[in-house]
Amino acid sequence: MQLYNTVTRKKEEFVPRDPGEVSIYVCGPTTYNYIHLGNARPLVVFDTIRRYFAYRGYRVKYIQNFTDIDDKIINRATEEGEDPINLARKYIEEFFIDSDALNVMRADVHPKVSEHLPEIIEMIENLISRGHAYQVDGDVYFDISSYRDYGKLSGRTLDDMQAGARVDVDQRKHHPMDFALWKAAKEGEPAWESPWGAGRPGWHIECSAMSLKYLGNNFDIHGGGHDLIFPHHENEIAQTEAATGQPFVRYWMHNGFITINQEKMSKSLGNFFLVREILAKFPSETVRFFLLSTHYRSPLDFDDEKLEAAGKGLERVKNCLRLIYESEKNSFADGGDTAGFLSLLDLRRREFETAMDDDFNTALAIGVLFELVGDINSYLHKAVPDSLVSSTALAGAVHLIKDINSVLGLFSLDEGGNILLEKNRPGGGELADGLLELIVRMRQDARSRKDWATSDNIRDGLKELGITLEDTPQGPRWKR
RNA sequence: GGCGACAUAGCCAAGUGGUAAGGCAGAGGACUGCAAAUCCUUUAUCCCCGGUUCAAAUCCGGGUGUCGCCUCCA
Repeated sequence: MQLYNTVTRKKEEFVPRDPGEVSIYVCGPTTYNYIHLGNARPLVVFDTIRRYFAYRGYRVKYIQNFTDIDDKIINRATEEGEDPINLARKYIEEFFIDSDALNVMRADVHPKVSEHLPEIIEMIENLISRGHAYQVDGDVYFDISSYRDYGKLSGRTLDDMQAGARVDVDQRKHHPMDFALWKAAKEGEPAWESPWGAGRPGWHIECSAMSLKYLGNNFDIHGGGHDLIFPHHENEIAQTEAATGQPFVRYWMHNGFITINQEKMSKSLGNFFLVREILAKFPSETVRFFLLSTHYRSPLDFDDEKLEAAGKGLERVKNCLRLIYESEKNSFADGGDTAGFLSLLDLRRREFETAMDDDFNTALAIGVLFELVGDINSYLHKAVPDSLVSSTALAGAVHLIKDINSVLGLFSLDEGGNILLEKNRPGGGELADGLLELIVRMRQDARSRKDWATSDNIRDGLKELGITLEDTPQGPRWKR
């Protein structure tokens, strides 16, 4: 497997720290609001990466943190007159509602900053004792000049950064780019006791402390959004390698940004979309499909038309599955060109793996999925009328689609492990289904009388209720 | 000002040296009572200029444009 490493700016062969195992840490959200589309991309992207490692037979250890102590949370809590930790807890619950909807698997551990103060404080003490950090009043800063490789991730030098400094420099710092490891508490803020007085951790130290705790030194993959490269991940590297004297992470991966109507998503532009707002308008599998239809490192522009187009594309995949399920009833142990079809399935599987092996090229992988759909459809197109559908062929097709789905995570499965096609669609239930069957039968009567007015009327009426009726040589079929 | 990314058909999007995957939309045909679904066929020389090469969307130089980071941000 090849993956693009932000540090080297090249694709590299993936070699895990421990054979057969992958350790992944992905920066999670600051929980002061419902998650937005920009949060959803890394969620879905790294979930897919994790799933592919599992598909490849790796044991995966996946950690995603919550930043539940932060200025933004404190500000928000102050506005709402609520306790910051409670506010954060609430949005952590909301986070899971959205991420579950997007079919994102839970991490093995979701560590919170508020529950890792001892680890954080210990790490800061370690940095101070090694001469990499210094205390000023109640604050502790990392001494950037003490770490020679500073800038290796983002590809900048200290000189570059000083030249471009746009922030007022705190005169107490040794170097303008020194960053806070510990912040002295201000009046009314949540605070924890520390050797430097009451305060709270700086933003970057949490990820270092928590990733080391759960994954150890030199773990495999650290991921996050492109914007975290600098300063967040740069600082993580500096403080961690300064503290441990060992390499921190083997591969750094960063997903590209989402834009809305070609503009950066931002509150001031009023184009800030929450995941649940989008899920109110589009099925979650469409959203996930859309997020994976572009390579994870490329920018991705969002608008309603693009999501609608994605939804129509996905419908093609679902139709194919419907055709398979429908044909299973009339399949035979063998028939037609089963061998030829099975070798085609093998080819598609190899293509899928090749695509994913190449830096998780989900866009290409989805292309392969569509090729597969075309293969299956055209097989059925020929085999169904001649009653030559092979159950072996169908089983192989379903197996492959399920395997691909286990990686892309587009469709949920029911209790029996079958792909759910009607998820999120209202109007199920025994009574409704029974009525529908009745109506369809009555329409068939009308059709046999060539009463086209009645039959078309029924079809149009059902369409308005969100039920599509299709007449086939094998009889009518309906779908929600 | 510093650092970096990208520019492929109407739209979305793969493709890093050998004459452009796939999806949406469109066109023609098959099937259908009509549709739908499905099948078959069809729609691009890859921002511009110059260079390297037998050969470039793919490498190099220049230009234009778009975007991101440098401050909280996925």
